[in-house]
Amino acid sequence: MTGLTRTNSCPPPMDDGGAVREVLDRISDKWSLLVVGALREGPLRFGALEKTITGISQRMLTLTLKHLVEDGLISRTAYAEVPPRVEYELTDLGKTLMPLVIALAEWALEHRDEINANRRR
Amino acid sequence: MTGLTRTNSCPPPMDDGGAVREVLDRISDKWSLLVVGALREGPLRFGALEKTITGISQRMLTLTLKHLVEDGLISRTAYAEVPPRVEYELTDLGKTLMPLVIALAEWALEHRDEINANRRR
DNA sequence: CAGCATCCGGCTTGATACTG
DNA sequence: CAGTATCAAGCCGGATGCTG
Repeated sequence: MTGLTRTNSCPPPMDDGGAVREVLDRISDKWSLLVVGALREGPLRFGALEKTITGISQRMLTLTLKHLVEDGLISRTAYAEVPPRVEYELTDLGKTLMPLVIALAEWALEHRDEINANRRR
Repeated sequence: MTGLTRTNSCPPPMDDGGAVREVLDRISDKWSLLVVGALREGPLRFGALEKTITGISQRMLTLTLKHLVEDGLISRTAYAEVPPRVEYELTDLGKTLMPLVIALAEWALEHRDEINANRRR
């Protein structure tokens, strides 16, 4: 916890048990990255997210959204209209994560055949 | 599940329920990325990994290692010695993932204060 | 040292019902 | 439409103990 075993060298990319873990735990759950990725092109409504992220339950979407809003990665805007409308959008902080999500997605696409082939054995 | 509810719009870089999900599910579990990151500087023994990745249980390390080997991200080499020695090492495929892990770690370090501040409210 | 077997608590999920 | 509340079920991960 006090963590950050001072690795003397120049800023090491990744110290095992410290700050990285702290944040990584938060974004590497099953849905967070998917939600962030879904918002890459702009704000989306609750229902739209539900349709975009195939397989997520209403409950998990609600919870994940809440966590991401708490972390400040996305913002929630409720419009006081007759059919209630709520939009979720990436914050500036959230946007800084986008390149990584994209990169991850591209990596996934690029190597999934290889991975699947490996798994098949 | 039948999934892929034809989103009328044009094919986005990251299709929600498809290949990305498939791979993302595999690497976005609690430990995989940590294990990959731990191997960034070269092969490590089981025990070394256990010490490096603070907090991981033996069971989860075993399982995670097994999965990563199956996926072909790391290789396992057992030396037939008196005290058994087993080393794990990134494969070429695994190495392609490293830059992303590094980037993720750097992002985490860079933004964790902000995230923690947000959460505090 | 490496890693498998077992028990168990918590999170994830799906379904359902209800509110603003 | 956009959630919240609740319950039952399943899977995952954690701790402990045992084996090759």
